[in-house]
Amino acid sequence: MEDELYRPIFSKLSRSVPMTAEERSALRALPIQPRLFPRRTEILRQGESPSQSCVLVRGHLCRRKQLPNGRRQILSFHFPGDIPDLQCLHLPELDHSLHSLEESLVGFIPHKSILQVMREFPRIADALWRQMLLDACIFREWIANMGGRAGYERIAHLLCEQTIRSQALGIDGRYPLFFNQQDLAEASGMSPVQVNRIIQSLKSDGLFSTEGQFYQTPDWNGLLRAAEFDAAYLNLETPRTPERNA
Amino acid sequence: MEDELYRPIFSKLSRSVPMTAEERSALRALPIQPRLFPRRTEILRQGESPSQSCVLVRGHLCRRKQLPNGRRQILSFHFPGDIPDLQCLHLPELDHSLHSLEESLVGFIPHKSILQVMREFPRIADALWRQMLLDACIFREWIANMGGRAGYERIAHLLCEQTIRSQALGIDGRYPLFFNQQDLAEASGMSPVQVNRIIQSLKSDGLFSTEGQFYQTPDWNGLLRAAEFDAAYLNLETPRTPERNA
DNA sequence: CGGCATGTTGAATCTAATCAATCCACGTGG
DNA sequence: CCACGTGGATTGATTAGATTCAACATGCCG
Repeated sequence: MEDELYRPIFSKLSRSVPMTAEERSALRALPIQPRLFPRRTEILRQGESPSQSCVLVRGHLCRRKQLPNGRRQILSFHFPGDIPDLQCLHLPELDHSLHSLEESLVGFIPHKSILQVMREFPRIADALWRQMLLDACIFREWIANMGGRAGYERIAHLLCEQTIRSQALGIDGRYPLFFNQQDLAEASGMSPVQVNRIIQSLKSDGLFSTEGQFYQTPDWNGLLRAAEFDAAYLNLETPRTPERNA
Repeated sequence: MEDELYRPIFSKLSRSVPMTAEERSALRALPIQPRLFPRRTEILRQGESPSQSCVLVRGHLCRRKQLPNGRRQILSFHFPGDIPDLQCLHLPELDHSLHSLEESLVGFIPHKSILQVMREFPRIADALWRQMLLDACIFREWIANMGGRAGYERIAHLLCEQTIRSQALGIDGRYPLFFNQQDLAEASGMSPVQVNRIIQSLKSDGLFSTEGQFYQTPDWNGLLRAAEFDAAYLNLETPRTPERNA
């Protein structure tokens, strides 16, 4: 129903700034045009100048950059409630593309409507600003991850991040395996072969396991330790209860 | 004199959004407290929660992250007019530190004043928002650079970026060598030894040369080619077009 | 059943990290 | 004026980690 369209963005925004009834209804008045994308589909193309922003309702997306040398780099993964292209609200053209990783439901909102709501409700503007900052925090952490950690730790770190972000959505124990090893390779800047070997080590070290379209973290604290993971950069004030565990 | 304090930020902001006289005087009314830092000094510490933002007036800065494994990662370089910690305006604590690379003059502005001006002058808010987005563009390009390019190209790319940003300030021909090889290593995620060898190759390939505290690019197009550099992500020349009225 | 996407493996190769010296330019103080 | 200290750049030798290529396995789905 229509509720499904607004719930993810509501809960994401109000996680950073509690909202009044008035603000909620202003958000709900935003015209959102839903569109369903099959898995592994291009949603926005590098170089485009969209006049709408989009919010992810269901599924998982990634942002990706195409390099002239033929390599592709994944810049971020996205979960329901994310607004991946707040990034281009004031920029002339998109410096990256947006793809679905699974079948995903995406809602489009005209820039004009967003700007209008921001003008009228400064707290909503603040909340959106804050979302952008959180995005940038993750970018910075990725830079540090790629520049400062060796393969094993780097992959572990990626897995920690995705796991925590799933947890923030209330998922626990079994997490959706929305990425494959090729994706991890493109996200970490390593070859698929190397990623495969690292994943195997992680599994045999008891830090990671898969089962169908889900993965688990049999030793969550061990994984955190291996990754040197400090969740502070995600700024999720919903601090996770550390051990759901088996 | 006071002019020096405001000129860099003026010219930076008005490069993205032309300003009315009223907006200019609103900016000039911002209380800026100047402070001079010697070279290689910590300006903001990772974990702090400053209540002021700062604008770089003269010199060069870098943002840096300290990893638990002891390595340090440089996240960005900064030029006069930059506002490095717009990033933390709405965030509880700083995820990185800020350092001077040379002797630098930095102006501090209370968050409160900035927020107030933004509320009162939406176009200034837009201009600041846009600065943040540009920052994020550079982060993304760095991720792609580190993940998708080998050493030689990666260093060439870093050099291209810094050169273009110097050019945007009107410098031409001889550029300030505000970074050393250790800095390039920390920025590129490589060892100082490797950076040294790459710099030597670049020099012997006629793409880069140094002379005292300056460097030159004897074959600028060659350097661009070696780096696969596409300046689009810096969004320098393109003024804004889109629909920002309502 | 066949086709396709994904994951797995081995071997050869190469890039970059590491360690440990050394060198050089420059500024300082005796 | 020279000795010295320092920060930065340079070098060679060795090793670890990652890439590449090519092949093969597996599971899913029409």
